[in-house]
Amino acid sequence: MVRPGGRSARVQAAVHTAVRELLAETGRDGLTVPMVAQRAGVTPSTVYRRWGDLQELLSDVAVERLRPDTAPSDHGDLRRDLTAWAEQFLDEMASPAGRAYVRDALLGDPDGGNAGRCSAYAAEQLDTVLARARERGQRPPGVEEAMDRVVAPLMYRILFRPDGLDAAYAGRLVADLLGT
Amino acid sequence: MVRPGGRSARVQAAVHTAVRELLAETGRDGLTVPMVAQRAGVTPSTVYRRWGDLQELLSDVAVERLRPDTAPSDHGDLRRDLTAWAEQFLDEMASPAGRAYVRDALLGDPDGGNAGRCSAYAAEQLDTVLARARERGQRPPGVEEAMDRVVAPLMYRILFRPDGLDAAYAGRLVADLLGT
DNA sequence: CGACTAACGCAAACCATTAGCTTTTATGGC
DNA sequence: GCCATAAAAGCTAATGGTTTGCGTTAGTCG
Repeated sequence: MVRPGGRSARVQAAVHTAVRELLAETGRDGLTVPMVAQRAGVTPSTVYRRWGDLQELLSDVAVERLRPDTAPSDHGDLRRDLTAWAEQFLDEMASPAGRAYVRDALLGDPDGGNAGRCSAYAAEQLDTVLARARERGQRPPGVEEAMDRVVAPLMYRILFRPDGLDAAYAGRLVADLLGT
Repeated sequence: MVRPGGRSARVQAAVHTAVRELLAETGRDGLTVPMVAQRAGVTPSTVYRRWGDLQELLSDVAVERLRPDTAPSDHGDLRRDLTAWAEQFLDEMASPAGRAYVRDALLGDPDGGNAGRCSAYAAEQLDTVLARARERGQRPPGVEEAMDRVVAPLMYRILFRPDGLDAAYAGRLVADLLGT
């Protein structure tokens, strides 16, 4: 039986905000579970029992942080919509903080559930943009194709080759996807 | 000053083989630095001082493991070369063991050096295949394009969406890259 | 051959982690 | 509205991974 309400929810919220505050204040080096627990007004054993590990806790917080809080902006045109979204995506993910969040999300994720969630967020955003284009009577590419040709290259470079990433590159990916 | 020869090299080799043996025997769960140190005939403090962390040590070993030990096979045709290479890449990386290595390589990698090395391995392999095609008088795509359209989608799915990955998908990526 | 110093061994101290048990408090039935 | 139940948190002690300081070994260079 699961207990989503009451004390459990309060503890979860307190721990999450404690992690975010400590990440912002002192950074990630030297961050420990007892530290988080004290800030959250909770005993360390509680954190260990619910999350099992500092990495899993960080992964949870990271996924929450990587969830887009707003629908992609509408510029009235598929290419502009996609370009704007890709540039914003790159901005958020390629910053040092963003890369740390992405890595954390991948890291403490035994079953791959959090990683899948991150991917689903991006797919959802893309789907919104593409559906918009279809409503305008256009024939945009499918979500899978957009994931392969825009999101995947961006994420690959963010993780493996963080040099030479800029808005122009994101724009080229979109242009290549849509055809010249 | 760095001291690549003599005792240091012996210690490095002993620790690396100890890690590989223990990974093969008991798996990764419950693997600890003292365990590795004992197997390697070394004190734990030595490992901590040189690698700083179990994750960084695992990252080092993983990168060494992910380095291709042979040039891509030559089938006399660009499309067949690329397809075969992509399928082999997927085979190695998408297996549970392969995914674990990739994650380890990304994980304990503060400066991104190990991740960059992994990417360079793939680029090198691709470059060999593409150069071969040029020597045959063909006009193959550039390495960057091949990375974006084959390696990146494969790796993205390996990390974020491990379902529905098979040789056919790798073949489609190559076909899309080369044009129908 | 001898001085220098990076790297290792050793051992003690520290602290994150785990485990067993008790207490609190959502939750559902009467 | 009240009680029974059990999930989740608090508490404490014990384990063992991690850090640290210091003495020793052994590459490296003059």
